[in-house]
Amino acid sequence: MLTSSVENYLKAIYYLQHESGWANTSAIADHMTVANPSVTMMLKRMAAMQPPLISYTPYEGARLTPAGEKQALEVIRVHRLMETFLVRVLGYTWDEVHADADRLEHASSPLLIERISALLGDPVRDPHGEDIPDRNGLLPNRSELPLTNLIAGQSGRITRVAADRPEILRYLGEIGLNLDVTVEVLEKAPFEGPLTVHSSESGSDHALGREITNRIFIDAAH
Amino acid sequence: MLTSSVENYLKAIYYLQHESGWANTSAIADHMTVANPSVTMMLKRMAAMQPPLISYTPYEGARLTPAGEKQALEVIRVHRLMETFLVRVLGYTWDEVHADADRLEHASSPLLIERISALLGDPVRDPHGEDIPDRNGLLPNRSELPLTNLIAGQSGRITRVAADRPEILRYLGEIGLNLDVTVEVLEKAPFEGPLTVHSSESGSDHALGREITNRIFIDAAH
DNA sequence: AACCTTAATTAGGATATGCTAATATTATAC
DNA sequence: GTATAATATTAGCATATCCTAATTAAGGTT
Ligand SMILES: [Mn+2]
Ligand SMILES: [Mn+2]
Ligand SMILES: [Mn+2]
Ligand SMILES: [Mn+2]
Repeated sequence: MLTSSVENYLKAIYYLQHESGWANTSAIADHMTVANPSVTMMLKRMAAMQPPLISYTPYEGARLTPAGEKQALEVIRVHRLMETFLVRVLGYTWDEVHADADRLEHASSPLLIERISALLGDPVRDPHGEDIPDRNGLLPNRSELPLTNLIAGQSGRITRVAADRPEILRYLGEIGLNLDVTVEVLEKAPFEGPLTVHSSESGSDHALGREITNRIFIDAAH
Repeated sequence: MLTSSVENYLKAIYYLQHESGWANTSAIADHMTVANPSVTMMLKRMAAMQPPLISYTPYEGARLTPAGEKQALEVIRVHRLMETFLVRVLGYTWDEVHADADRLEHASSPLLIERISALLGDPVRDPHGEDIPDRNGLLPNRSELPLTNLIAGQSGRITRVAADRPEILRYLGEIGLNLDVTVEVLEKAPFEGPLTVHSSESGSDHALGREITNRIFIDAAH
């Protein structure tokens, strides 16, 4: 069985790889709040495991092997199931779930995972709209685009919020930008300026910087 | 925060201390399936912590300090809440809960604990009839006696089953010896022989060795 | 009192994971 | 194309936890 630490590295590498195709040392170190040499060491170990979880090229970075990707998706599945459980069964808000899910994801047996999934009706999205890999690690394809890409006058349904900082999630919730809410872009300031959006849920308008609108995703099937 | 390992030692020491007043090195080693020198090392560390979790006398053993007992009761509280959750919410049987609870007990935040407890209605007993310490680590007093102590003709309600091996729990469940079931002692063989008992639940009779009847507890308020 | 048995500790190592400081490599900038 | 900045690796160390083998202490026996 993999240690918690290895599982956390797998997740970090998975995310980085899906952003930019590669996971380099400093990006992993950043993501995990760990020093660079710790990452180098761990990458070597993970590449030396039987079977290897990553392929590692010094000075370039790491990529998941099929075995590594399978394990990563399993951890991500458990993480997202746990988040969903915490919100739906224990009444957490979407900004409260991350730290607890990050520990629970390493403490689950196959039985626990199955039972949690069944209890929730085999959910396909977590509280942030992230896809939950199925038992076999499969993810659905979906079409969405960042809120930033809408032009003034366009509207759409929020399908996912990729903001990692809890404060941002709490703020968005407070102003009525939750999953499945329809938003309309009223104004889009030039020079990478803020977007003014209207929430159908709260009925109020808010100006949001692109740091945030880049992380709010809208159903592309307009 | 304490490591999982330290939390497991705390539990082991708590149980041994409540059986015999002391927790000596080999007993702890046995209980934890760990070698003796590992225990000696850990006891030294736990006694050196700030505040100390145990008092440790070389060649004699360990005892929990008040701080250590508080922490131990907290871990036990979480363990038993998790067991209760696994049975009541996820449909585990009482013989399936232990290993999972043993991992989950180390992965819980104060919020998680409160929410789980609230979801279950602040339960006071776990699926084996063990008392769940309350938020402040307080345990109720209760009066019970081992099934072994009943004489032929006497009957009583099962309040607790302290069998640790899952196979025993599964067996007892199968023959209808569950919590709150009323049992009658039909026969008690001499020379530490078996007890023949009748279960009101299954309506059937069974001969049980004293290894087992010593671990089944009966409400003493006959 | 010397002896033996059992239990516990000490010695010496191993593994997993992290850190800082020093060094090497790669990429960028003139 | 060399100098510089940025990244990454190596070296050297630390902590937590476990192990086996060797030694020591405690307690009971003759
Ligand atoms: Mn994690
Ligand atoms: Mn999520
Ligand atoms: Mn445990
Ligand atoms: Mn129990």
